[in-house]
Amino acid sequence: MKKRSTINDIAQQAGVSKRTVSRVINGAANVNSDTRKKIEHIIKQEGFSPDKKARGLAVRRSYLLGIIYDNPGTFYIDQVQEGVLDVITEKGYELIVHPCHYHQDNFVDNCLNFVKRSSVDGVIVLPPVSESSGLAENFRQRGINYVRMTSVKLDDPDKIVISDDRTAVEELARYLAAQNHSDIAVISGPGAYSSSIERLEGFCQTLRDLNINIAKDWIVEGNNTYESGIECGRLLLQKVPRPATIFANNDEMAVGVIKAAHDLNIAIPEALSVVGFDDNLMASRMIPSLTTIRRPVAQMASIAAKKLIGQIEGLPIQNTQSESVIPRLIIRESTSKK
Amino acid sequence: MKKRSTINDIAQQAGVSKRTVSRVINGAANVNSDTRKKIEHIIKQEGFSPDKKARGLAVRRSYLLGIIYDNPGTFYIDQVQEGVLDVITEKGYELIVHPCHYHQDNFVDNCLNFVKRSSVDGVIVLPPVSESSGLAENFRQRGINYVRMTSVKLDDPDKIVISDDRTAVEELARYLAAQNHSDIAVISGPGAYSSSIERLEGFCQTLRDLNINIAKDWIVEGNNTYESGIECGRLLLQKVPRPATIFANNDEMAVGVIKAAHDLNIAIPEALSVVGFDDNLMASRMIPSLTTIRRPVAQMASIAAKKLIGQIEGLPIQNTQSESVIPRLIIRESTSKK
DNA sequence: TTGTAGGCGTTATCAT
DNA sequence: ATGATAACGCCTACAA
Repeated sequence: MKKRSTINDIAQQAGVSKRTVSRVINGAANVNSDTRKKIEHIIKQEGFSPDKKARGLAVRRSYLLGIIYDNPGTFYIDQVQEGVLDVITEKGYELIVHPCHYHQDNFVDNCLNFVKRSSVDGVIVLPPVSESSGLAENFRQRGINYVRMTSVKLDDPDKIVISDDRTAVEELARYLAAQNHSDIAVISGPGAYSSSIERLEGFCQTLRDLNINIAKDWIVEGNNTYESGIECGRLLLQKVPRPATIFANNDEMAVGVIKAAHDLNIAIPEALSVVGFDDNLMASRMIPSLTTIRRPVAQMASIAAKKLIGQIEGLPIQNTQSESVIPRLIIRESTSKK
Repeated sequence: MKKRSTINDIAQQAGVSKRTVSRVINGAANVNSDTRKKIEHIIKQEGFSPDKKARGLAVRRSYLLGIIYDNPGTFYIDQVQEGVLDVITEKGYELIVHPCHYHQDNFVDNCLNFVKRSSVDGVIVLPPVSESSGLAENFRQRGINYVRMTSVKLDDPDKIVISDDRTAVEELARYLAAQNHSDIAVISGPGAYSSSIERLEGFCQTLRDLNINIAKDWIVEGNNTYESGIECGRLLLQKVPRPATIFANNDEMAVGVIKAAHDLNIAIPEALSVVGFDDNLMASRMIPSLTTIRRPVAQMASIAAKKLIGQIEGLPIQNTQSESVIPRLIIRESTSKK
């Protein structure tokens, strides 16, 4: 492996001190434009780029960012990665992944340990891990930079990226009402998640406003897994009378509902409409394909990355990005139409 | 953020030189066992761990590993990550991800650039990117450590982890024959991929040996996407006579075939059996659920990680791990039984 | 068994 | 506008 050239090589070739080269690299103002050009030329010619370890050592930074997420539940992790990488690569950062298990009791320590070990400059926390106020509190106390992706404003504006799930489900509720859906049931997510609450309340409230009421026992709580979707679906569909429409808190469960309906010989969408949330990779490929709501995950990730770098580099907090992102309703075959 | 303690702090507290602390950290032999214990105690007490940047700077290593993969097609990326992390974390390495676009013409440069930028100590290359001999050749020339995950032995044993797809599809062929399947068609993957070739040839050859022949025009080539599966499926199913069983090169396409059959009102598995490859997240959730072949991806990833670290640290090449891994047939509802 | 001195590639301090 | 010189935290000759 041909030895990489260093700042010293560049300095020598340019006949200047390395301090001057450093100035050029970092875009300092006080450099003669001729020497600057000369140095820039040599840098390009040599294909030189500053060593991150050395630079990091000097400025006490690693130029590494982490994403923390719970592995099994995560369908959209590569979209997130892409969104983050888009932003950070050009700023000289690299991305380290940390899958973890949200429901293990040592999970906070596990994450803290990760941050220490890897010496990342900051982390982006994805849902549902982002719901953990314990983790966030620990980060805050230790002065660890972080940004959370969630559904409600449960932290400082510069530490959070919000998808406005409530507005999204309101749109869904209005759509269903307009299509004459009435016997509607809901499979909610874990009650501890704010996203579950947002989606459930936003949905029910809007329907109420439209004079459609949901019976208490037509609202059941699942845990966002496929299996749980099957179980809750079966439960709802065996009631007499039974719902004609089921809104599940995520696609995983919605697919479970489809399975349950199939087992009970209930035709979709003729006898039952099903709606999910996420637009994961299965949604469009199921038969029937799934009506659902898509969060612009990559976009959220990009925003999160920008905010995080802002924190790290101590930039003035820009409120430009602070509006929340609104998920979009995607109508497919699993819902009947007027 | 409380200042992290350094090797100097430890040395001072222990009343020794930092050279001695360094010896303890790196497990050198020549240290008085009393001083060692003392130092180890202080290290633990302080929660000290050596700074990777500084160490890396001294040893010319970053303690970062990369995985290179093609984003859209990758369903199993988190399994890979888990397998890799299991191995590397305890050895002090961290994982950086690099999604790329295999079919962009600058992709080799893109990857080389990634390696340079991030200064990873080595990379693991996932299929189908791992098929690129151009990329591997470039790595080799530049002395960049790498390990490829593929289906055939197309590189040095220490640079490759093989899943024996051929053996797996042989098992499939024998199973289908035993279940009296006969009118069998194949949707192969891109002809340029060795995995496609292995699966196609292994499958057809075994069937031939069992006196089941596949007509030339019942073998079509897809590109491993869902859309391509629909297209090829439709093509095959509109032939007269039409196949009663279709083996697709991956689950994505198999799901496409199911869609095509559904559109043509062909019942699965009564009138058509479908088999995929991968056991991706959809396979078990489709209706009907998909008979398929599962590569032990996490296990392969672990092996790859071990080999990579072996290269980096110049360990003697261990042949213990060199046997290939055999994917397993998983029988579900999409295939009819005797 | 232990310590001293110097270097890894970069940025920061303080002169000039 | 530029340059010596000293960090940054660790490791490795070489000595003692």
